Amino acid sequence: MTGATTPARGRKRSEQTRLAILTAAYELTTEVGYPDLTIEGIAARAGAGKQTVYRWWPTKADVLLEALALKADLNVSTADQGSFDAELDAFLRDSAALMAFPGVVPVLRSLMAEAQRDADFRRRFQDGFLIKRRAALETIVERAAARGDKPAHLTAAFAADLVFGLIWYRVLATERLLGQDDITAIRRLLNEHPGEE
Amino acid sequence: MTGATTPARGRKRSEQTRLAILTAAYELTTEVGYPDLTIEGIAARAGAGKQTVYRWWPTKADVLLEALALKADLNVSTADQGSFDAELDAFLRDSAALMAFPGVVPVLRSLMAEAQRDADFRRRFQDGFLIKRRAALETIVERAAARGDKPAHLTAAFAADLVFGLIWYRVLATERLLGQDDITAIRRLLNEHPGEE
DNA sequence: GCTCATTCGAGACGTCACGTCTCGGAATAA
DNA sequence: TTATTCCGAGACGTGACGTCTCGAATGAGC
Repeated sequence: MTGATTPARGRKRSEQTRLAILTAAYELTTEVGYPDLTIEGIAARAGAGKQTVYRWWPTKADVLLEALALKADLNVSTADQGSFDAELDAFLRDSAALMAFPGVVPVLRSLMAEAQRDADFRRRFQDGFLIKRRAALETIVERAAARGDKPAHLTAAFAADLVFGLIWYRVLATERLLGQDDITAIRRLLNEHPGEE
Repeated sequence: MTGATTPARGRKRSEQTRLAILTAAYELTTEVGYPDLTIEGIAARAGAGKQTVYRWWPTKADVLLEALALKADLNVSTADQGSFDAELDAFLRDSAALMAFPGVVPVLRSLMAEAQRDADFRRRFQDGFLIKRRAALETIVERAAARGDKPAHLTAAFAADLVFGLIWYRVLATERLLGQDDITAIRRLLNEHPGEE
């Protein structure tokens, strides 16, 4: 229950090697694709030993999950902007911007795919990525509810399922990414009867 | 360009073996999980040779895709029921019923995961499954549009993205499947301002 | 400065499924 | 009958897996 579990003896973990491994994994994924990404390949490219990778990450997907946080800006805007619509718009723009980062879409696809195969990684992916994004959007919806600025019958959980569902379905099952017209359509749908234009 | 490409000589393909392979693949997936599903294992369980499997299916995912069509009812209702809401309701109920088939959810997850890793299979999965479901829902929306029974600004493509996005996101990223309350919420959202109750 | 725990790069090791290939036999149309 | 195709069975080389071992480097406690 104490914060300091280990007195910390011996040689310390090399931050330089850690970054080299994460960078190697991210770059290799874009070059050869996730299926041909191997722990051995990551270690070789990073100039590290296999055991060094296995010591800190259980699977190649975990390496990539951490690399994603390093290579792309995962922050999402949740600042109070006065209206539900404005905050929703900012959230959707942030999400679209994330997808525009080079290499992010293939990595996200690979991580979601791996989460279907490995139940343990699934939980880590949930905790380390999915629920953080969900929390941001749910914050926005709940603030709108407190403000009286939200459609009736729209729960935060359902709104999150809808928005993330659309984003992920586009990534996983189509070639079309989130565009300005999609953002417009979502805002129109989720706001109380928009009254046309 | 002709329909009959081959004069058909020699021994004919064994339908019995085909069914044994599909059944073995489906059952093995529920027993050991997709990652531990192997072509060798499928052939062994089916009492077939490896080459027999490789001759007819390029990957284990293709075997499973065909097995799904054999083991579950993939039909969706698109019959004209007079109103958009009634047809949407029927569609959603059919979709929920499909997920309730034993073993279907794990198989769907595996297929979508494989589609992220293998671009060729991705296309076959699109053509053999995804676009058929999309077409059914788009038919419903377009009929509603012709009927004047559809919310303005709601295109068939966007409606399909929303509905399938929700369904797939639930399957892939959460543990919650589509329930009656979800069906109600979608109907309320997609119909022209429901006017509360 | 000495000790000892820990991480480091490097690579050997047995295991397992991959996808290809070969074999002899069975089925079927010409 | 003959040519062709599919069948079950399994051998084969390949490559990544995850574990293990090694000697060197590092760094905190004494």
